[in-house]
Amino acid sequence: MNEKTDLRIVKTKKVLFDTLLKLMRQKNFDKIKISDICDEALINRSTFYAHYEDKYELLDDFIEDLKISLLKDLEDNVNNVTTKEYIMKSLSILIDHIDEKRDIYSAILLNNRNGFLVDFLIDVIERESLERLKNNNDIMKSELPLDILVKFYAGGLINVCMSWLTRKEKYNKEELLEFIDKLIPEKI
Amino acid sequence: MNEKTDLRIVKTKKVLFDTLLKLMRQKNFDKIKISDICDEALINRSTFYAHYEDKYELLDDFIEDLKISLLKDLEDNVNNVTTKEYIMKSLSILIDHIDEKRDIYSAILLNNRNGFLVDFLIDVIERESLERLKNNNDIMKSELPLDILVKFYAGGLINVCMSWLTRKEKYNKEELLEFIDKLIPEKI
DNA sequence: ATATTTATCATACATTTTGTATATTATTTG
DNA sequence: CAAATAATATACAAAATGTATGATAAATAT
Repeated sequence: MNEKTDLRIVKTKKVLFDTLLKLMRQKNFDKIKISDICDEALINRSTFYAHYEDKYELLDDFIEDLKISLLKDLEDNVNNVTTKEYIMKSLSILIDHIDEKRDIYSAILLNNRNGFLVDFLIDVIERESLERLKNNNDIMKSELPLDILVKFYAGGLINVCMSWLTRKEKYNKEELLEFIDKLIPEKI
Repeated sequence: MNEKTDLRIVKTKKVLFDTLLKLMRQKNFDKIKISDICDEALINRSTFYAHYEDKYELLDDFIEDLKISLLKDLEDNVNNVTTKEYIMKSLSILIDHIDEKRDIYSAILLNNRNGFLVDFLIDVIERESLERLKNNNDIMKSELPLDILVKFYAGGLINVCMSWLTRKEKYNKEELLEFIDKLIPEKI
C-alpha cells in the first residue's frame, strides 16, 4: 500500500483547490459554477467530473485538506501540561495557522464554512483534556456538564479568532493571545 | 405608507416559507431546487420568480422573518437591570424562541445558516449593555477590549444553545439556563 | 355589487448548467 | 520503451433556470 497517486491527479487537484479559493474570494460559493472553476483552472470539465461529483465534494475535499494541515501543525503540541496551558498552546498554533493561511480562512469565513473549526477545537479539547477536566475539582463541583463547558469555550474562542481574522490590523497576534489568556480561567 | 400588501402575496410567501422549511428538514439547502419548492408548494414557477430572483433571496427573506420575530420576543425585555441579568433574560427569551420554533432552527442549523444568531446576540448586547460594560471597573481594568469580550460570549453562548437544540433530551430548559448562569460571571 | 387592479396560472421557449459517453492525445509509471 | 491511465476534445442528453405573454382568478377600491 501507500501507492503514490499519479502526478497528474495531484496537479489537477491542486489547480482545482487554488481556483476554488480564488473564486471564493471573489464571490459566494453558492454562485460559483463548476464551469467557472474549470474555465478558470484551464482544465476540461470532464476532468472535474472524473474527480468529483459536484462542487460540494470539491469544497469538502478542500476543507479536509485544511483540517489535515491544521492537525499536522498541532500534532507535536506535547500535552504534559495543564489544561489551560494546553488550550493556550493549541490556540497559539491555530492562530499561527490561520494567520499563515489568512487568505484561505478569510474566504472560508466569507462563505460561512467555518463551522468545522468549532467542531475541530471541541475534538482537540476532548481528546487531550477531557480526563484532566474530569478530575478537576473546581469544575466538577460547579456542576457544569463538561460538554456544555467545552462547547462554550470552543464556540467563544473560535468566534474571537475568526473575528480577529477580519480585523487583523486592530490587534497583533501577541495581543490576541493575551486577551484569550484572560478569557480562559486559570483553574480550568 | 403602511399600504396593506395584497393577501395573495402574503399567502404565496407563507406557503413558500413553509415549503422551504419542509424541504430544509429533508435535505441540504444546496440540493433544493426552485422547481422542488414550487412543485411542493403547488405554486407556479413564474410566481416564484415574481417574488424572488433565486432561492437564496427566499432564504434571506425567511431568515429576516425569523430575526423580526425574535426581535419582537425580545422587545419588551426591559433593560433597567444589571448586564448579567439582562443577558440572562435575553437568552431565556432566545431559548424559548428557538424552543418554540425548534423545527425551524434545527433546519437552519442543519443547513449551516445559523451564523446570523451570533451577530444578532452581539447586536443585542452591544445595543443594550455597551455603556454599562464601559463603566464596569472590573472589566476595564482587565484590559480586555469590549469587542473581544462580547464576541467571546456571543459565540460561546450561541454555540451552547445551538448544541442544546440537537440534544434537547439531555437537559431541560431550566437546566440549560442554570448552566448558562454559571458561565456568565456575576461581575460582568 | 361591480369595476378595476393585479397576482397567479398555464404555457411556451430560450439559455444555462449539469452530467455522461467516447474516441484521441498526452503524461506518468514501471 | 511499453503499458497504463489521466486529461482532452467533442458531442449530446437531461436538468434547471430564466423570461415572456395572454388568460384566469382573486383581492381591492369605488
